[in-house]
Amino acid sequence: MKSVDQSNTRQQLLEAAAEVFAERGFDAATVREICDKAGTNIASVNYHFRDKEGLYAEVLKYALHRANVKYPAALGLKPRATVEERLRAFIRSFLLRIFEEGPQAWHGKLMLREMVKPTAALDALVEAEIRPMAGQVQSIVRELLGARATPAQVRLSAMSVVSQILFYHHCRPVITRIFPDLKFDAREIDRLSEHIAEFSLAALKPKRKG
Amino acid sequence: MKSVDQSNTRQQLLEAAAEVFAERGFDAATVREICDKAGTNIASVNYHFRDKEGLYAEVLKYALHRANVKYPAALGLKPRATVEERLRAFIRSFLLRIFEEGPQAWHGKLMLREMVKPTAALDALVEAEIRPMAGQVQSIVRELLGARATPAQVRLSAMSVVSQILFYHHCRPVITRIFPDLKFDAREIDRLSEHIAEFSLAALKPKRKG
Amino acid sequence: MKSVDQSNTRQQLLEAAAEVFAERGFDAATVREICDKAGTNIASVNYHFRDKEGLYAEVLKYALHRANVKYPAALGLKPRATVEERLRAFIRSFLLRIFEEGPQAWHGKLMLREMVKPTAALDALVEAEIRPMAGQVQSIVRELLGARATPAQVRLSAMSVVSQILFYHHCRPVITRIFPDLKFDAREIDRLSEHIAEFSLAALKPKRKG
Amino acid sequence: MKSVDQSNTRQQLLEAAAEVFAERGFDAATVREICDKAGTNIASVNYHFRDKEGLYAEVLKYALHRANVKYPAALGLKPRATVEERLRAFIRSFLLRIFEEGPQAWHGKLMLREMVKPTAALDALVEAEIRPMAGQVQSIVRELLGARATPAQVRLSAMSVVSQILFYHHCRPVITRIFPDLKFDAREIDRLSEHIAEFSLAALKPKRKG
DNA sequence: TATGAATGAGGGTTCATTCAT
DNA sequence: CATGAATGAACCCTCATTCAT
Repeated sequence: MKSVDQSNTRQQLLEAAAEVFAERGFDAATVREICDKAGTNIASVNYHFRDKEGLYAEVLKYALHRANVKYPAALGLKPRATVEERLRAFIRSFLLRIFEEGPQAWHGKLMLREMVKPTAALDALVEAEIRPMAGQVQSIVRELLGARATPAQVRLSAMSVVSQILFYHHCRPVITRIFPDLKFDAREIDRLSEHIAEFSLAALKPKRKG
Repeated sequence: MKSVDQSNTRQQLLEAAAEVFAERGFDAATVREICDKAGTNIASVNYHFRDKEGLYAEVLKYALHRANVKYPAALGLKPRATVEERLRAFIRSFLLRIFEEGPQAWHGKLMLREMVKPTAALDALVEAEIRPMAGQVQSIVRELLGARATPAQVRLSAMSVVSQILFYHHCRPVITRIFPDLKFDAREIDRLSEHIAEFSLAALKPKRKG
Repeated sequence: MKSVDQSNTRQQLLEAAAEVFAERGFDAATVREICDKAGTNIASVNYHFRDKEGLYAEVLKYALHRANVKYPAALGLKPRATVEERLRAFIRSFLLRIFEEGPQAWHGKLMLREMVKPTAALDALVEAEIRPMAGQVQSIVRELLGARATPAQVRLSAMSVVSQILFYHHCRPVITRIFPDLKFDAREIDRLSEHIAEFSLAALKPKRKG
Repeated sequence: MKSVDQSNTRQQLLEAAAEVFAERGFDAATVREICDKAGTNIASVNYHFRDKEGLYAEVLKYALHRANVKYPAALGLKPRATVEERLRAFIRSFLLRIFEEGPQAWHGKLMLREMVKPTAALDALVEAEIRPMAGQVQSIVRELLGARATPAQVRLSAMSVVSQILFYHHCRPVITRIFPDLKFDAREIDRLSEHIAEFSLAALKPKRKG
């Protein structure tokens, strides 16, 4: 009985901590709130994760795991998709991920906080998650730019594409203040996705010689 | 003597607080550290700014003021600059602002923290700083897109431009991990500026009819 | 000009302090609130009265002075009043004093606080105000009890009379909770006065010999 | 060991707090002094009683409990006691309670402070303690006054009785100053009790018709 | 294994008072 | 004479962590 509860305790702490850390950040989050939400003892964090920091590190891994389960490398594309289709799919998928709410949004919020104050856990996250994604975008961009594009051009252009997506994640508080009427519902996300794709495709069109 | 110290106390508190808030964020920053750094009494914050929050609000205004003094509305452009020149100047100026270090960087760091956890002070900042800047970019973009562009197109495209700049601010920790060799010196910033301008100009080229 | 303001400053501090001390008590009262209410500088208390305690002592004297001006020794009785009339007048006058509101009530509230935590100022107050009043009541009671009453009987009976009046001052919070409908308006005070007089007169009736 | 200390900590806090609150009042009392006196950590108050106010509320209940244990409803009267005996017993018992010293006196001091500055805790105390006692006195008085007494007469007369007792509690600082020779030892309390009973019985004697 | 009472450092804030002006 | 900025002690409270059970 106890041994079952035990793994449950750990799991519930992770779930609760992910939510609280995402909502409040590392410093503002309190062990008490996490334990209350998890239904565990106030000392359980120290018992299972050594200390608050140890819990946070595990939460980041856990959130990444969840996100990867939901968004596997394959984006649901046909095997023979054109490069333009792949770009559109990437943009749309990434946008959907960004505008998700509930437990799925924890990962994004935690990542955002890592941008402000990186912790030791960021390195692992970059290798496991972001570098693969970067490679993916660069390969798409390289194909679009054509053979004459230099690696630096590819890199810069890939960031130009990604930046347009992440912008809505990083600047949400400002965007909602500048355009109070904007609601990011499914239709709006479609429009957004369409715009970013068009904007990027136009920019990435290989330049004519001469 | 006192009258000099008097205004100095307030000023030193602002300087010290800007640095500490930028470095640690509002919650993690302690009044004690700020006062130590400012060389003032522990109660001086409450005397001059009512409470920690009042100090923070003033710091935001103060950091904005400093940034605006250094980067005035006029970007050093010729009066008769073309729209393309204006776009390039905007991008370059904004990038320089973002990559600055030392006291000038406080404002950026504070803004970034506001993105993660907006405070009551953000609303005022948006009105005073960001909305005007948004108007500026939109007017440039509108001119580039041509008369047939809809307001929505203008808005989305303006965000596409700005996002490419801010990306280097919001994602710096990730970028430096993915591309460890990248140093954002003056030359690199020039290259970046050039890329964003080219990418955007290509994307903003008015579509031919038909 | 200044010299006029000066005496005004002192006076206004006294007025303001009397109100604040009466309302909040010595500890809870803040020099800042007193000075704000008086329209004076925050340092004026220390300047005019040495410190908060010095101000408090002066306030007690001042409140006593005000009360004595309003309630002189003579209670507005005819010179040839009977002892019973004098008792009724005393009771009624004391009750009115107790149920007064506004500035006139400060003195009573301050006295009540002195009962809980006597200060050095109480001794003077007792001599100046309470002992004379005690003598007055005892002389009435002695006359009512008759020649055969011992000094101890007189003293005890005088206290029995006074206690019935003060009760409504000392126990007001409880009385209003036990009898929420009771409003101490003029009519009720009359009734109260009548009762205490009747109760006391009946008790003070000299016992028949044998 | 711990389990003993555990319940001891709470209990010691209550004891210490009762003494300190009685001596200094709620505001002037400091959590530090209470914890020092209780031999506990400075944070124990917050752990066991949420905050200083929570501790105060518990202290009031605790002091009431102590007082009620020592002075149960039955005052040591014979079952068939006459109404006059019951009045004498009530007066004597109440007086003893008032003149007690040491831990037993805390309750009285706390109640006195509640008269000066009622807190939220007073309402509960009135219902639990004072209203029953008021009913007790009124029933005695009603019996003494006879069937023709109106409820208002009963109420007023009951207060006249109680007031004579409480007077020695509320006005002690003044009494000791006016009559410095008066020592409230057992004999004096007997004399006092005798006087109040006689005074009240004489006043409460039902009036002859006509 | 898991608990929860207890800890002590440190948080922001309020206060009466002082002192150079 | 009067000011008000500056002081530092003391306030209550919250926190992550520990340890005996």
